[in-house]
Amino acid sequence: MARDPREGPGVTVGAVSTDGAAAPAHVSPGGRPVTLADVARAAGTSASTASRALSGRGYVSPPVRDRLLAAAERLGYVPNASARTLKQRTSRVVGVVVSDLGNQFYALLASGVEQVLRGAGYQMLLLGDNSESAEELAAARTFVAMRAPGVIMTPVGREATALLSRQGVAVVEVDRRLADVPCDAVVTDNERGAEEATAHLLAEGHRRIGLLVVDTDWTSDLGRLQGYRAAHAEAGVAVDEQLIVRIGFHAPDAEERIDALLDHGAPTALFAANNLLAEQAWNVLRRRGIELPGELSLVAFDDVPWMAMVEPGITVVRQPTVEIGRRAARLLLRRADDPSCPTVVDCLEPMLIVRGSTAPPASL
Amino acid sequence: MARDPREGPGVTVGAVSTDGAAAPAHVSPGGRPVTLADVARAAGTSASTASRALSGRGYVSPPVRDRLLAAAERLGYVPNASARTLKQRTSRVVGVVVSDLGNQFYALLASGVEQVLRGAGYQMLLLGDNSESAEELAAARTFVAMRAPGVIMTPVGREATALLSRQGVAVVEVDRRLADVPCDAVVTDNERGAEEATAHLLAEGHRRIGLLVVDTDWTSDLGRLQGYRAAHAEAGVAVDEQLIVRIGFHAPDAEERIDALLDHGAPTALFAANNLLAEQAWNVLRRRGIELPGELSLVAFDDVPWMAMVEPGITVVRQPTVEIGRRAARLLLRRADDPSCPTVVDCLEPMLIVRGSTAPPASL
DNA sequence: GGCCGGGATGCAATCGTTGTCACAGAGAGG
DNA sequence: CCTCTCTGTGACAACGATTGCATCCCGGCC
Repeated sequence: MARDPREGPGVTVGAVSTDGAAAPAHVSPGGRPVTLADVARAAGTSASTASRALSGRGYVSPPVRDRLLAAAERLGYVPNASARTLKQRTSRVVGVVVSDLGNQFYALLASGVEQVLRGAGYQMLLLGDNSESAEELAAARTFVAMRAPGVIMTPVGREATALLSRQGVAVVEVDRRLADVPCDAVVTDNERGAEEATAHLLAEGHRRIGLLVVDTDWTSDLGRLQGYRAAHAEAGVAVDEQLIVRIGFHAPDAEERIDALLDHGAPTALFAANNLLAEQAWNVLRRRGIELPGELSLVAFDDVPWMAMVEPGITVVRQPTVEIGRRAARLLLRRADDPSCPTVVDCLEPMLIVRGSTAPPASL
Repeated sequence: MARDPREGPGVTVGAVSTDGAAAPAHVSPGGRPVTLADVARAAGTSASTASRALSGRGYVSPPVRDRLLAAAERLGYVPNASARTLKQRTSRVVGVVVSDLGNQFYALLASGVEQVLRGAGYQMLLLGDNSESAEELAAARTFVAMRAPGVIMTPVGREATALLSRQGVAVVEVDRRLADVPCDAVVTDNERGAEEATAHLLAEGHRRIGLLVVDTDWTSDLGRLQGYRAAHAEAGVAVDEQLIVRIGFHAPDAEERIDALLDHGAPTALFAANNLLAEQAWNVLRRRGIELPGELSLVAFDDVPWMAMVEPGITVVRQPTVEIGRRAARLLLRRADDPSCPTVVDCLEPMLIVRGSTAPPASL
């Protein structure tokens, strides 16, 4: 019934590609791409005039301009971006670095960025580091090499931002802040979101709330941890440090750690500080046959579609993910326009969405 | 309890960015980025020699090379990609165009592509069209402008591929084939996958299977439709054309159409031809309180995480999504290496994964 | 009629890197 | 001792678009 797709080499249909005899107009006779000079020649002008006509700056008389536009169209002229970037010393390609393309949070972030950039006539060059600062640094180097006007990133290490700033590339950090140098940022009010989520559980009567959080020095997770503590303090409940589980990125033992928490921590609720940890926690709970919310409550940070689809739905702190991306792009454009404008940290408010995964603890 | 994140303008923390007094070594005195000439000067050689030393081709004596490498390192030299691309007439940036970044299928595809490209020293420039051929065409133009060695795309229209081929940019189509011109492609065996899924339902005893499919001329959906028909033919079951629902991309009435099918088509099972349609179908079923698989069976094409998480899990035809991306990248690299190599269409086998959403029809 | 002003265009330099070519020196062989 | 190689290096010309500056032409005005 099921075949493993990795085994077969795939059916391969070979067919020799043939070069059509009819030479397309879009490549000059020699097979060389059409250049501005070709267009100028076709219209009987100089390259300078052609440049002015096509870029729209400087004087060109209407008849000549029309001739040039027509020629460009007819020849299928596409300006060489490298030549332009080289001359102008800056490109229209903004870099974006995210931790993991497969994670919907980052994908949505990127799509928000792209929306705004596209509208402003910029392109987005998207690179993924795997939460590895070496790869992040490589990405940064690429952007410097391309003379990107700016880079938007979910920072992993401090070096990349430092490198970019040194080279005069504007940086906007999103989701978390890490840079030593002053730089624009767009983040969620993590502390407040986590505080609300935790307060919600406390209000339900939970006193032993397990916290699953990423083991980093990122402001995102630190903020969520702080919110967790703040809510406890507010409610006058002491935090049992044993309930706080720090889990590395690609930690292969993530589920074991969660198991251990359930075995030895006696939590009546779990707060997963991001969508990945929530997924892992959810899997563990299902595997163990633990019923939500009867036996245990679960709250997550960062809403993704499956949380509303499973039964019961997962109570979650939603971030305005796409909007974060949009704002980051706007901030970047602003700085590209005026490099000396004041640094801005834009902090968006999250929203607690109560679904069915939370209820008073079973013991009550 | 819940605040709308769209309302608040966000907390804004202003701080004037200051230029540090200590000039970093990575920018030459004038604030200009470090060029090859700067490195050469620092090492007391000519630019040509510096180029040879850093790029590794051509004669350079070991001592001189070491001096140059050290100087480059010390100055924080980053080669100007535009200048290099201009001179070499080709870049190391491969274009990728997908329909929708927010759809995990495309995100995974992209991550597969990136894996391979990164390994080969290429970058990926990811652009999204919104299944709009105008945006796709704009993306293609961008890639031509950047002198990309190739482009990998999930095609929407025929013009983009045509433009790229004319301009001598290699194209690999993924997920579906559309081009008039010969071009490499990596696709799933849609017909076989759909046939298996449909056969599974028929074997369970279903005779009225609703098909939800995208309303396009894409080979992906046409293949799935064909597989659906083939399975029926094989089983000697006539297809009621009323059971086939063609739904446009961003069709706002998708759920209504599904409702209509349920109201008037009397299906005992549903086959959703992609993950998005599956999600919509699933939502409709939940809204109507229809129990899976008791009252109705559901099969999907293209496995995504939520399908394994909901209860019951969704029976699905899984595509090797990441592998499709990887192969597409390899095909592209192969062609970049040898533009005249034979055109290849790589067809990967999908895999039917039976979960709990399928059972014999209630009437049996 | 000569001069002036400004509209419209072309010339040439430039961006930073690569690669071709010529050339300088050193060692070897006649 | 003088060529003849061969190694290693530098000068220079591209790549294609942009842009400051010079130029040219025309009408109008004194």
